[in-house]
Amino acid sequence: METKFVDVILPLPVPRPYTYRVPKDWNEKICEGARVLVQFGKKKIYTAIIYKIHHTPPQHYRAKYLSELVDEFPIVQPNQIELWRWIADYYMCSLGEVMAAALPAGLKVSSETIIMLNHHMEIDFDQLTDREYLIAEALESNEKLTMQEVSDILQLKTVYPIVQGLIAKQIILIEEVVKERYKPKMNDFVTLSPNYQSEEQLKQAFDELSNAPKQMHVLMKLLQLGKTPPEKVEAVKKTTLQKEAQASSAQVKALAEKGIIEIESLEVGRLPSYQSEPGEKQLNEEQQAALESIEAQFEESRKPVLLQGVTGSGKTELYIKLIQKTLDSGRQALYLLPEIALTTQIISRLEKHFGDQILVYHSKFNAQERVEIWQKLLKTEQPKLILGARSAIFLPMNNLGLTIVDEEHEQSFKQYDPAPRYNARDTAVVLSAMHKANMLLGSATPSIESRFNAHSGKYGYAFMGSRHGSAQMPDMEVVDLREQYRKKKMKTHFGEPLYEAVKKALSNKEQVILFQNRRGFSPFVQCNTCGWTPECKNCDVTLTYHKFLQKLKCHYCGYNIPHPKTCPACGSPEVQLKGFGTEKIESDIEIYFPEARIKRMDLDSTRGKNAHQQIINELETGEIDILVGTQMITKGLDFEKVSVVGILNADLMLNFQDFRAHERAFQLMTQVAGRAGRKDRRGKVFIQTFDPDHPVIKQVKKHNYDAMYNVQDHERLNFHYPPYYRLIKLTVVHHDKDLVLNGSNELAGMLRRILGDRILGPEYPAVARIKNKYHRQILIKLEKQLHLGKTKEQVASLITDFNLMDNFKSVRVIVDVDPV
DNA sequence: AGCACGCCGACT
DNA sequence: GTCGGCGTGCTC
Repeated sequence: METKFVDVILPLPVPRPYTYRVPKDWNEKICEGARVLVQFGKKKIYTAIIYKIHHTPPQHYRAKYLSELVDEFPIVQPNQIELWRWIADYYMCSLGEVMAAALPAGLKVSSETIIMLNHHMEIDFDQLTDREYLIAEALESNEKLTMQEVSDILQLKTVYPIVQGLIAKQIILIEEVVKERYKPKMNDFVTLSPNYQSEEQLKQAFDELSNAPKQMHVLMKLLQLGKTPPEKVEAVKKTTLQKEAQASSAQVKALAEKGIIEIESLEVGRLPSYQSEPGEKQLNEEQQAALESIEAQFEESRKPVLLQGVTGSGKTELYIKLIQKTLDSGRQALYLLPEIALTTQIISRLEKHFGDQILVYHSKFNAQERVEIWQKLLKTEQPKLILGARSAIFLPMNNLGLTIVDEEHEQSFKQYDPAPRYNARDTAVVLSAMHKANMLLGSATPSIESRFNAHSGKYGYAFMGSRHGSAQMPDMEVVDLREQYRKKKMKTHFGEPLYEAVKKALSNKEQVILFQNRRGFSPFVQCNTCGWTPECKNCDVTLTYHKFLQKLKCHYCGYNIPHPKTCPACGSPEVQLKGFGTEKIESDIEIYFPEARIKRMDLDSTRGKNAHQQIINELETGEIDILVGTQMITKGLDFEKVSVVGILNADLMLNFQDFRAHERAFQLMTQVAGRAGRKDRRGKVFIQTFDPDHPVIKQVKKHNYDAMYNVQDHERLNFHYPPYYRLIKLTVVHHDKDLVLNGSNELAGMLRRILGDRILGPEYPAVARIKNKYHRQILIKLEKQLHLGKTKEQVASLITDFNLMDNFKSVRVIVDVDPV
């Protein structure tokens, strides 16, 4: 029999698959897409995916043998590998990086080096050096230590020589252990033993138990809980039985020893189950028309369709109809949302319709739960609705019939760090095409790119312009902050109109949402005498003040110092808090509205597992009067009682030096405004700005998306930006400033030689130093007609050449295709 | 990514 | 002088 070889994908940033030799015994069992364990390097063991099986022995080296077969069937399907391949090519990264992102952690175990005491040796502590002694001592109390722990104990980076010394002295043993793999969750279940199934036998059992009333009670509970006695009693969870019968484990065990019942350990799922509540919602005329139009467009071509529906127009109900039809036709549906929009509000709405057909997948699930979702999808033929964030595109799908990307304009569909720097929305378009599935993109404020695609005919299009029921679009009022300041009407962050409206809303027992874009306006500290401001020692940013921690902290690296009492530069005691973030606003509001119950929603206040959800619940049940938040509040929140929304400072969003700044500002403000008012009550939105004549402010005020789009469309065309041009952003990174400067200049020069004035920069980004590493960016603008694949190959080989140059070997170049 | 090899500065 | 830091190359 011919020897088999396999090319495997390793979950590492290595450029290509590696070849291993298949032990003969496994020739029949091996299959593409299955996991294997392989030794890679001197000792490390990794989970790899079999990419190709072949018979070609490598020419220049001896292939290692595979170490272990993990699966005998593909755990990654051919269609998934095909998608991985596309992502690697398009986003210019390796298959290994895609694998690392795609597979849940529980499916890709790797080994770890641990050391332990050699118990066959008496330790002669006198023989040991200080460091060796420290390790030996640590091993007396801990059975095992990882290399990282050894490094921590010794406060030393290079620990390997010391460990080697201890091995030589035969004091310790070293072992490479594979970290624990996914374990199914097991529960004990109780059933009636086969010998006691008939009525007669049961009667006998009860007789036997006449002296053991508690056990008899347990048996009766079992029959009762197991529903259909005596012919067939279903298994009952042991802990449930004990609780119901108020019995101890020993009493149940006694019954088992008598042979009346049997206890067995069964695998149970960790995934939550969902209950459906049947009931059809009738679509209104506009929704019905949009639905029919979308379906007709699906029918006609395989093009993705963009659904633009204003906030409150009822996109979700339309999605539900489409999903239902997909499931009815026996196919799966994938519903992608930004992470923060995946609240129970949306989940429970879908749950009502689809019950346990839903599978939810997002970052709050732990490794074990994610493995279960993956495996469930691998096994199941049943139609399913998969609801998830960005990474749900990687789940195994057999029979995808419909993909919905909701809030398609959200930037968070793009992953920036680490690679693969993929956009889940765009990848979903490709995924759907591979599956010949229908594709719907939904948003109240579509991205310029998607709206452009709809205009140009690449995408289909449907529109819903009115809010649900009798609800009206919110009433928008622009508050001129210049005037408010001039007339001395400002109450910290509130101009008079907003202040009065909040007061009125509170007296009417209505809720208020206040929006403050944190970026660029976080609280910081400044000396009133000399102007000194504390900066991060690792990054080029000022430190921001955290009231809760009473500290100044860096948002990039976490570096923090206590709040200085005096200025270290001039000694002045007048070190003051400047600017305001959501935290500061929250405490300021308390002064004006002492009665109001105020909550804050931002990255800091939602760190815990359920913190975000809890705030939403409190808002829902009316336990919060005023919610202050960052962009987070724009998503997944629909509340009846919110009557006033305040955008505290709109200018912050408009002043970014980014070609998308105006698009984003429009989207953000429109989305926040959409939180105001529902049903019969018209909401009121206040936009506070120093620049009330700004075109974007006017567009938001008039709910005029088209005006915004037309202006942007012109600008993008004139200044060579997407959707007319494609962008690739290169970031040159190194801790030596000069090397970054010279390297980026050199690289830009090399690129110019082949791409001419399509190259922009290099330039320092807004934050030029992060974690002590300097950054410089080069932007490549490619016209649509240019062959993208070829150009990317050219760019990639140029970067390879660049990294081969003696000066620039250690300079890292990050490639970001379609940056956002 | 993780690890080994090898060069070079700051300590015994 | 050596120890330990860190840059560099390689892993089938």
